[in-house]
Amino acid sequence: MATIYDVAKHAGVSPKTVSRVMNGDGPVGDKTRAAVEDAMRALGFVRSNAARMMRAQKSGIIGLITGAISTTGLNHKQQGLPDLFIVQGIQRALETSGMTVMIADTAGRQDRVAPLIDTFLSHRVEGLIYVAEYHQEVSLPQLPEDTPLVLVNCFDSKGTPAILPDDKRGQYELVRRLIGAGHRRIGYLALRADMVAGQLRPQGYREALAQAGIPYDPALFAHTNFDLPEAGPQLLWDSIDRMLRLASPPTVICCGNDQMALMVYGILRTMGRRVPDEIGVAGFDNYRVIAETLYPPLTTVDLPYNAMGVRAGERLLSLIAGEEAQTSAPPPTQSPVCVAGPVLWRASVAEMRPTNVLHMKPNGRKTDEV
Amino acid sequence: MATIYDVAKHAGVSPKTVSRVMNGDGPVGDKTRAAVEDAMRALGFVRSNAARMMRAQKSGIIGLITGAISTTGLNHKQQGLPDLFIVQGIQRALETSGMTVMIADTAGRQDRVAPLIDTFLSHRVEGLIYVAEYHQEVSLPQLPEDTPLVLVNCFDSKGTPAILPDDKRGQYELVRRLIGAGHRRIGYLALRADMVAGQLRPQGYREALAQAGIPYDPALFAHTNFDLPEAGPQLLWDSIDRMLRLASPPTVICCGNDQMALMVYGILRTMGRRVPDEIGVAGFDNYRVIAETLYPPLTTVDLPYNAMGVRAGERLLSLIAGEEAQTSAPPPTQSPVCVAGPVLWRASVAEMRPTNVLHMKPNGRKTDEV
DNA sequence: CGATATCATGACATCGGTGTCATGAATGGA
DNA sequence: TCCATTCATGACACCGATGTCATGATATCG
Repeated sequence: MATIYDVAKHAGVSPKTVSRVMNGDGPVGDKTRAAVEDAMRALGFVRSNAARMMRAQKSGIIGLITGAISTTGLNHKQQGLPDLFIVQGIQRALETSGMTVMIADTAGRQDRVAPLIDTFLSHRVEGLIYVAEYHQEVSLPQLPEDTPLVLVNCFDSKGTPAILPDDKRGQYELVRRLIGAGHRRIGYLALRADMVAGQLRPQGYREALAQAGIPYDPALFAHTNFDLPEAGPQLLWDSIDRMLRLASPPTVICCGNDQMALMVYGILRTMGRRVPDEIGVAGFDNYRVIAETLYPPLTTVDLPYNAMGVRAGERLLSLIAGEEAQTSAPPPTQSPVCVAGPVLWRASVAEMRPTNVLHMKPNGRKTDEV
Repeated sequence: MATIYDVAKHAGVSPKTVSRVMNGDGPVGDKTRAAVEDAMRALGFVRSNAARMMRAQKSGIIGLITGAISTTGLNHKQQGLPDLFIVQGIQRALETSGMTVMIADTAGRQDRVAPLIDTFLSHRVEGLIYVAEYHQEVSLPQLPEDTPLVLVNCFDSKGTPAILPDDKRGQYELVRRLIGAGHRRIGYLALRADMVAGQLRPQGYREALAQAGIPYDPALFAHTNFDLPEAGPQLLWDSIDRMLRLASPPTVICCGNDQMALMVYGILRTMGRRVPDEIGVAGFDNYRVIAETLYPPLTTVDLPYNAMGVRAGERLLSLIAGEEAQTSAPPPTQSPVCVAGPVLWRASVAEMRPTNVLHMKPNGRKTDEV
């Protein structure tokens, strides 16, 4: 591949002049500039970043780590969904900055993380982003002080900057809408209790009930590990069956996520219940391939992965900029950023009355969208 | 960050000796080695790849491009699913080679491709992989001769090495299984005709019918653009309705992909048909979040994205190796590699008779799995 | 018209590893 | 005991771009 020296010779100038043409610093005569540009085109010259970064001591590269580094040793089934959208969001935020992204996947193995970080450091990445598959706590090895790190969809105990989904608020808003649609008996099938989303989303559910003065009924709530290979559907069937046989059964069932809602559709119909006429179903995540394709389309809450990615990219850029400026104190550990998404009211929940049953505060807050 | 000179000074040796310790070339005395290793640890030394690659004229980086570069100008709904698995596969194939992956997404904009490739070239990537979202034809700008390119999930008209899913064979195998299970009236709801998978999969369907001596009935076949926002479900409903009202309706419906099968489940049940007792449903892709979660679980064909990624990585590595060796002729344009996946028989299709109705050749070929 | 500012350009050193070659010490066989 | 290896190590140049400083040529101003 052609070098700046080749270009210089071809154009009959010094390498430094070629450099000036490329970077637009220092003055260059018009004829000289034209000659250099011709030479670059003729030789198909592309500047070497290695040489450049060596001199400049800046790589223009940021490292992206994906994969499971769960603190709990549990091995969850790979869904492998959000990563992609988060990564797209990150790239979107980074593209104007001229940064290039290096990516590496741990393939679920904790022991890969350290060597992987070393590889990134050897490329002198200016920052690192770690993306988890689902909202969880993680623990990463110590990094050199001058390499900022941002966590996405996860957090650690050291107060590392993190971008998280606002599970509680999302569920709160959705349940509020259900109540607004006239529902009073609202079932909740939660994700596993050892998952962060299996805790926070139910909190949002209970807060919404409480705010509307609806008592929390334990019979309408169950953690259900629906994605076990065999037992999953059976457990879910059982949980639903219990609720439906109550004296006062639910008129709508909230699911811990869209995937669970998908299974619930099938189970309800196999039980002979029509959705949404006889019973409503709501999801969480706005996993679009499911939520938009389900028949009828699923009412759910958007989990704004893309926006989280953008936030993470922006955050990292500002950390890098701050570091560069040698600014004394970086903004004091701005606690985890929670990003909420809008409720998407589709067709899986019936409107029971013309609303206004409750005195709902006109809550006009714009939900976080990018 | 510490340099090799810092380490050398700290250990009281020359930089070259430090280099020898790192790379294990040339002999080094035991005491010297220990001193150097201590110094490296003490200083937290990580070698700079920039300097190294400059001298070696090898970057150890390969570039990965994702996103839509459709030759047709159509703008499809982003599913954003396969990419991730393909990318994981690629990384799996590459990790032992010491290559690092740079990634960039075109975000669906054709005009991003060229500058993006330049960025990669400026990092002196040793090879490029382009990953498409779904099986399609693409057209990429010319690359320098010494930078190999592998296409995944897509192909071009220039004979660039490509790794493709074997849509035809996959569908063929699935339909053969349906026939083996006693089905004779097999409906097929195809993807849009302008998609490659909307052509190849139906071909596999028809070949399987032909091989079993079952006549192809046009009334049992329809292209259906099911993912249009509003009209999609209606079109699909209509297509199904026509088939079910035939004098001899299908006993099983093959869907162009799992997502369509998901919608078909809902429509059939809304029509009051039970799956799989009254009618079977089969998918394609083994999009696991859907296929495993549907109730009952979906019988489908695995589209081995992960394996395709691995193949692509291996292929690229061999191309790079070949280039290095200055080998005269690279293996003569080994035509596109088609990777097939196994049929996954779950619970969405009824076995109608104890099989053996046909004289099926014992086709024991192992399907391609990694 | 002479002095100073500006312009256009080049020479040279530098970033951090590593290939090449040289050097002195230790080892071994004749 | 002497010469030929082998061992252990260092000096030096080089990869390609760019920051610094220097130089000669114009341009501008008093």
